[in-house]
Amino acid sequence: MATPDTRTQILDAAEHLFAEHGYRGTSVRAITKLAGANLAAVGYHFGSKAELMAAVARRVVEPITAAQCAGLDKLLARTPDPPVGELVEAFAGPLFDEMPAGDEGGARTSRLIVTILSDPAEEARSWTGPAEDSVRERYFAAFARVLPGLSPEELWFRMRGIFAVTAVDRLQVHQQPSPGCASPIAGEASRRWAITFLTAAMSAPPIRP
Amino acid sequence: MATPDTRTQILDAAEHLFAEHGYRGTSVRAITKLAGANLAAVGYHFGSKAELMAAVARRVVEPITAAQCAGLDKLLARTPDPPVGELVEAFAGPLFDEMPAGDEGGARTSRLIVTILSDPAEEARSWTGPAEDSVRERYFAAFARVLPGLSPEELWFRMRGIFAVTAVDRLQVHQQPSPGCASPIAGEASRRWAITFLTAAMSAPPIRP
DNA sequence: GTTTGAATGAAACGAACGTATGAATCAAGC
DNA sequence: GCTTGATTCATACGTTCGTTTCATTCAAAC
Repeated sequence: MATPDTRTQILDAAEHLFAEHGYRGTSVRAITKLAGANLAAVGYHFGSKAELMAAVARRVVEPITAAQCAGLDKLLARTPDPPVGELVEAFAGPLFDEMPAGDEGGARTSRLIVTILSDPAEEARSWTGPAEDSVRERYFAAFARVLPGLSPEELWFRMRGIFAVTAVDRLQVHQQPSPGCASPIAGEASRRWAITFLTAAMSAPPIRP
Repeated sequence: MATPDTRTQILDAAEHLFAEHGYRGTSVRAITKLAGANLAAVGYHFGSKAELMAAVARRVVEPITAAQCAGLDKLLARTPDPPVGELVEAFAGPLFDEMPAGDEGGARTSRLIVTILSDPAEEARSWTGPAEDSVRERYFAAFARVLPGLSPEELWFRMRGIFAVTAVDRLQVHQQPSPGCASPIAGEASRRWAITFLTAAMSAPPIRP
C-alpha cells in the first residue's frame, strides 16, 4: 500500500500518543519520530503542537458527532418520544463505534476521547465547534421531553455521566486483570454493558426537590 | 492560627495544583512558590516530585478508603444482603464527603481523585496500597451477592462506572454554564444526583448472554 | 558557649521541551 | 534547462523542567 503523506502520518502518530500519554506527556519529538517525519514538520503542517491536538481531536470527534446527529434524526423521524434506551444508544453508541484511522482496536478511541474531555491541559479541550454544541443541545431537549420532572441541572449531570461511563475504559487503575479480554470482543461487550448501565441510570426517577 | 510546617504547606499546595492542572501540568517551582517554601524543600521532604504526588494521593485517599470500609462493615453487620442503593451510597458517598485539608469546597477533592485515577502520567497512579485493593474486593463481593446473574466482568465494569460518574465534575468541557452553582449546594446536589443515577445503573438487569 | 543535626536558602546542573531558521531537496510548469 | 513553490532536513535558540549541591540558619543538647 502507498504510504500516506506526512501530514496524515503525523496525525496518526499524534492520535496514538496523545491517547496513550495525554497532551503534556507527549512531545513533538516523539510524534515526529513515530511518524518518521522531521521535527519541524509539525510546525510546518499544523503551526503548533496545540493546533495539532485540535486537528487530531476534530478528526476523531467529527464522525462521532455526525453519527449522533444522524441517529437522533432517525429516531425523531419515527416518534417525538423515543424510548430512553434508544436515545442512550443513539448518543453513546457512536462513541464506541467510531474507529481511529490507523486503528488497532476501538479502545484507543475511547482513551483519546477521555483525554480530550479531561486532560488537565486546556489545549486538549479548546477545539470544539458549534456542531458539537448543537447535537448536545438537541439530545438534551430530547431527553428532557421523555424524562419530565428532571431539573435541567440534574439532566446535564446525567448527560455528563454518559460521557464519563463511556470513557470508563481509561480508568484502568484498580482494574482487575480479566483473563481473555481480546480487544474486539471486550469492545463489543463494553458497548452493551454501557448501554444497559446508562439506560437504567438515565431512567431513574428525579431526586425529590 | 499557627502556620503549619513546611511539609504540610507543600502537601496542601501540591494537592491544590495537582487537582487543577494534573501531574505534568504542575511544576515543583509552582508548588514551592504557592507553599512559600524553597525549591529544594520538595527534594528534602519527599525525595522527588513523584513521591510528593504519592504522598498527596495517600493523604486524600486514605480517609476515603477508611470510610468506605467502615460503611460496608456497618451495612453488613445489619444484613448480608443490603439494598443496592445503600451499597452504592456506602461506596460512593465517601468520595463526596471527604474534604481536603486546606479545603475550599469539596469539588477539589473529586477533581484530584479523577487526576489520580486518570492522569496520563503513571506517577499519578502508582501509589495504591493493599488497603485500596481490599476494600474494592469486599464491595465487589457484596455487589456480586445482591446482584446475582451479573458476570464478574460486567460487575467490574459497573464498579468502574461508579468511579467515572463520581469524577464527572471534572469533565467540565461541554458543561452548560449553570447560573447559581454555589459550591456547597452544587456539591450536595451532585452527591444526591450521583447516588440516584448510580443506584439505578447498578440495579440494571444483566445483559443477556 | 560550643556542638550538632535538622531545616532552609541561593544557585546551578544537565536534560528535555516547543519553536524558529535557513539551507537542501524535489516535482511540476514553462 | 531553468525557475518556482512546496516540502523536508539538520540545527540551533531560549525557556522551563526536576534535581543536586553546598553554604547558611537555627533551636536544642551538652
